[in-house]
Amino acid sequence: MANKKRTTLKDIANALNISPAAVSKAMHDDSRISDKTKKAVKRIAKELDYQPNHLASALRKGKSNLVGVIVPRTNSNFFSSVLEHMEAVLNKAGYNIIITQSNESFDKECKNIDTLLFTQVDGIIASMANETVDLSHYEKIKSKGIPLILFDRGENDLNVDYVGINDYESSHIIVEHLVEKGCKRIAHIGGYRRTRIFNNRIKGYVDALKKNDLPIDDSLIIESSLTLEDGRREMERLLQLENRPDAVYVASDYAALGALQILNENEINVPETIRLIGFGNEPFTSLVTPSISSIEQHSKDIGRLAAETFLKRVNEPELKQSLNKIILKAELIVRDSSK
Amino acid sequence: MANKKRTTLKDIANALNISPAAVSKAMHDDSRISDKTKKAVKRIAKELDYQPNHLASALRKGKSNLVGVIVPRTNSNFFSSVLEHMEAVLNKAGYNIIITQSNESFDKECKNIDTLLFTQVDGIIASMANETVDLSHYEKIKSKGIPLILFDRGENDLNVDYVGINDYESSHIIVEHLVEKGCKRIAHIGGYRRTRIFNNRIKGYVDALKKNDLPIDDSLIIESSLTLEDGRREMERLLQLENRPDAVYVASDYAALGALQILNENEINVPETIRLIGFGNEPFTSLVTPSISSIEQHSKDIGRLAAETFLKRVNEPELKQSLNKIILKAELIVRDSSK
DNA sequence: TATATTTGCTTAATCGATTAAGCAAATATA
DNA sequence: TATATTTGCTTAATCGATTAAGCAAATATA
Repeated sequence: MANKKRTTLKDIANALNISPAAVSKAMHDDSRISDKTKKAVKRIAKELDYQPNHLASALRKGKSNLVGVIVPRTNSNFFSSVLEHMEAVLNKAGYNIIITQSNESFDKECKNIDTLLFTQVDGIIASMANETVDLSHYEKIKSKGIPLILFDRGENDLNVDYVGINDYESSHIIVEHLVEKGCKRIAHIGGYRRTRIFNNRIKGYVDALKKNDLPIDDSLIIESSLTLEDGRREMERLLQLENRPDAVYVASDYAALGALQILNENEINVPETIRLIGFGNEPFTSLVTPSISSIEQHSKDIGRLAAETFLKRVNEPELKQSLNKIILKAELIVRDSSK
Repeated sequence: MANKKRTTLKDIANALNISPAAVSKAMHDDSRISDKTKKAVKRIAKELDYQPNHLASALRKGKSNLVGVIVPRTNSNFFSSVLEHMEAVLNKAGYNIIITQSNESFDKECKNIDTLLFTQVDGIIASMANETVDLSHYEKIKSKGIPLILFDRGENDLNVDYVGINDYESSHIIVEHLVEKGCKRIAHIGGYRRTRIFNNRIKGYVDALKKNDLPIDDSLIIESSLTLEDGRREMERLLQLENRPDAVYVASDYAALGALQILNENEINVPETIRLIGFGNEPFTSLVTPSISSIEQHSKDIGRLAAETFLKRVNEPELKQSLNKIILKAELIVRDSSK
């Protein structure tokens, strides 16, 4: 039933009475092999359904042509889209990707890195888990001399390549938009400051308020894990304030959705009474009622650029020193929740 | 800067003045190696930060301990959850998974299979793309003697292991529920019949109508790709009928959401005027207004069972003949859209 | 005490593909 | 015609880890 025996270079060599070395060269169109032999080799290869043993060639060449990717989760549209475009670029360059999920867990992220190193990947492209603070496992990648590219959630103290959007500026865009609509008390349900991108969003929010001569009210600045549940809980807290906000900027669409549910359940008019803005431009933001304004993170570009940065690193190892940081401009998609 | 040279068994052997073979055995706790040597080897291994070269051992053992997984997309909650639980089971058994996306494209699916075979995976677990009709690329996997397990979207003519829910029965559950609520004209926005699961849903729908003495009206049975856009377009078509349906059963949550948008835009009361039921229990079904009733597909169990089926295949090759088909009972989650 | 068994290693081959080095025949150049 | 170069291969080593076969020393058994 099963065609147990796989065809090897040797089988082709035997069929043609030449050496395996000649077959290998013929398959790679070496100039020192005659056209006649090349044709014969390729014909027999097809006949015997030859498929090169990737393990053997990777072992010999010291290069697996595999790139490991670590994402917190695959089920967000952002990461899924990043992966899709990253893969397209890498496939074209002859690389395949191994996708792993950390599920936002630090332990899982460490295990994923071990797995990828064990699989002899040629590089790792990663976005960090929420939990991650200690970076020694990333140092390990660096110390092995394997290219490491971070995207979206990337701690820059590591001094490695990074691709992401400008979080600080995004907050400015959001605050400016809300101020324009007449908002005076803008709350921020953000992530934890220990994660750089969330810290940047908080700093951007604070600075933008100052720039617009609005007071900073600590009771309006909240740190959380930004799940849907967090959004619900923190929105409820905000509604219990004596002096309610007239706008809420939430640093994740999932949490923004939770906030919206609470606002709807309490029959508070959005955007008339409280305006709401999310972050990430997940598809559902345009599907709920009212639709949620959100920041588009240009996942396509991030995926493409991260892949291209990796390719640059492997193809031009001499530029190993200079750090390559690509910061994209984010875009606010205005929908009903802030109109 | 970069620690270029990796530690090999030979390095450890040289450090201890023993043979690499002894080192290999010591690392695997071979009973013929003394405890003293084992301890020494492990100490030096840690000291030199030894990491086994997976390519070399895989080549020698003829086993990569990698499992390839093909999913149509990762950004649906169903597939993401299947992957998570599949990975957990396989990791525990010493396997790592390589996730690839077909993006619902037949060409991409073929390429993914080539990639996975090229990477010398020990098995492939796949869910088919919508476009897939020709199955010769799957035959190729079988002919190589590599275990193939299909889940959710799996064509059974291939005679391989399969894990999925009972689609035929799901339609019965939905129709019974709607009939109970007093519906008499139930429309079905389904997938294409060429895909077995969608064909089964259509057959189940038709048979359930018959069972409840309801007439079969061809204008109420629609085939589509089941995207959100398809849902919008087909719902609009249904509204233009002289004799409108009083319920719509949509074979995907995304299309169901599109249908709901059209119903909301036309200010048609859901569930009072038209009841709506989706399929897949995506998180957003509980988030929209009104929340959408849907079928839970038990993604956790599907992921776990697919992984366990693979493990059975590699561990007990003698049962290669008998086909293992696991069909889970689906569950209807009733929400506002059909109450 | 003489033989059998066990222990603890070593030697050498292997998994396939690749590549540096080299060699004979064919062709080009002086 | 004699030498230099090119063409088209072969030979042998290599990438690391693993394993069958084997051997000497240590231990057990008769």
